[in-house]
Amino acid sequence: MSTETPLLQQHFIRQIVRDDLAAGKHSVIHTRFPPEPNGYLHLGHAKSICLNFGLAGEFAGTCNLRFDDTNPSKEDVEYVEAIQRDVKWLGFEWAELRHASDYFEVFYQAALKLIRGGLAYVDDLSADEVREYRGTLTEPGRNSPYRERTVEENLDLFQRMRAGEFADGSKTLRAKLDMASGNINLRDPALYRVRKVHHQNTGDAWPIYPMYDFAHSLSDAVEGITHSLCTLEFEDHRPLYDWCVDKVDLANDPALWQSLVAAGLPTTPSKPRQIEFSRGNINYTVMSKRKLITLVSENLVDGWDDPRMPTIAGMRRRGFTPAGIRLFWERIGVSKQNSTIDMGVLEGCIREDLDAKAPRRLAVIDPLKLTITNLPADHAETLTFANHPKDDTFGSRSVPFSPSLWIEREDFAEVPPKGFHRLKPDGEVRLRGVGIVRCDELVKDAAGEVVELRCTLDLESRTGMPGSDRKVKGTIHWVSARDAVPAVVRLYDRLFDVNDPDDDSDGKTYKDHLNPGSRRVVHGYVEPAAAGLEREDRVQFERLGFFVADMHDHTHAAPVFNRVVTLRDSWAKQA
RNA sequence: UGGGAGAUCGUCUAACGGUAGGACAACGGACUCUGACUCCGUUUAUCUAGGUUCGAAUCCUAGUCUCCCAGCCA
Repeated sequence: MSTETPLLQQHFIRQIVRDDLAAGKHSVIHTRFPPEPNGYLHLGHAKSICLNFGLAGEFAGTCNLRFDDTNPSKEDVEYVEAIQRDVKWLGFEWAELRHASDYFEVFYQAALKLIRGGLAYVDDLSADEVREYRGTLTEPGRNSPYRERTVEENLDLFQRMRAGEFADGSKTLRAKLDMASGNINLRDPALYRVRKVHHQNTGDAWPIYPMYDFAHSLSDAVEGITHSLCTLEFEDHRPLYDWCVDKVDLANDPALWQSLVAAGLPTTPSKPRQIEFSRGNINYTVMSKRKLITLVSENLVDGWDDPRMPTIAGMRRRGFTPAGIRLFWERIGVSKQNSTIDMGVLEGCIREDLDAKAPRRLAVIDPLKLTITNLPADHAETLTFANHPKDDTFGSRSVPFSPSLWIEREDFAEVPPKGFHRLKPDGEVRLRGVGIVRCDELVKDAAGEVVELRCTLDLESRTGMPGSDRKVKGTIHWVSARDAVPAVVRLYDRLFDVNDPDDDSDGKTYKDHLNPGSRRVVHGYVEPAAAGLEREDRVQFERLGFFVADMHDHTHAAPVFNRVVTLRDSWAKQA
């Protein structure tokens, strides 16, 4: 199956890695996945996870999981736990689990080195003043009046920042670059800020915290990362990334990371190369952390793992498979072009994986009674069904059969449309694994609605009999009313009713475009073998779609299923 | 009007001066005790205008459009 060995896209990052290895630039590659623990992981993160861990695995390198926890005011342990769970679930193992905060002492020493080299200075400007001095996109900035402080003064001030002598926001450490640069990131970017906040990993040990550019680049170098993969918006930061790595030069200055050696952390600093790729946007959903958090906190969805959410946790509860998600990102590829991927591609990958891996079961989600009149009412039989139509290793199961059945309401039409292959008055259809029935009689209620079909079963056409090869146009599924187990079935659809919920140019926001029909809960019946499934087991309910036993709510006595995705339906399409 | 990046079938993506290819979707057909799966076939693309060249998606020139950057966020 292509699910096992997806066709590998020869994308540009894979080529760079291959070339670097071939040229002997590296003997092994090291990558990392560096999430900030301030939210749950989503499908977009999965792209980065698949890329970083995937490349490392493919080329026999290693990949670290690193929490980019340099801003304690936004981060939370709930997230660090969820992130680890999600990465593992996706099928990846990190070589080492690190935190940027593990390197705080290294960063501090590195900052002192920059100060000594006249490459950084302590600035007293307020945030507002810094903004003013920075200039605009089209006008250069101006030098801070504190820019020419002496090395001694800067050293003293920065050490006192570290000692906690100054209030939040009163001072920053800035790189001394070029206030006139066309690249605004190079207009003396902040390296450290004062923030007397408790940190989830380091407690109250630090009153100052490093900024992203400084911490991220040095973290990569400390960990010996060879290829630092990130998204397009960091392209402008690359000169700063390289500046930090080069000026600090960890590889030639072991004293800077002595603290790590002492702590027993293996350290071989590298000169990492940052490579940017485009994010993968998906239509009919939102992927920004802010919007996802809002959906959760305002109870617009049922938590982070709501099956409609594009979070890893949500997709897991929905019943999506790790292999399907990995296949999806491999199929999409990696480039630098902005793009929006059709949700249908993801669904197709999930179907492809599940078609091969999900055993089949019978279930009816919109029940209509069908009675077989030419069998005794107390007739009871046990039929044997294959669990998979083309893979014998799935084995078989027993399915109870009786003359009193539930069939799908949409498999009967009193006035059939053209091309209808299912049951109609005086028409014939095959009951899956049973034989051919003819609809003799309709029973209607007072409102005129059909409530029961009375049919005769052609005994010659029973499955296994020579007459079973008689051709009828349609085959429908059923469950024995006497034996079936009532089940709650949740039918999910896209969370938003517009292609691009992020587009608010019409004055409406994503919240105005929530799809009211995105979750329907129905009560149906499943065969006993489906009720007996374990939580998170996935099956195909024949002719309906793929379903998963809900990881929280499902029990054998009261089964609860989530619809993962429907089957492709070329009939529904034309109808 | 500063700096950075990107424009190729409907969508995603390949090409590295030499036949614009693949995947997905769509459409048509075969098969079918799942209108699924599978199989076969078909349609559709180089942002524009010039130039270099025997030959240009690729190189050059000039435009056009899109995205990112003015956090003490990442």
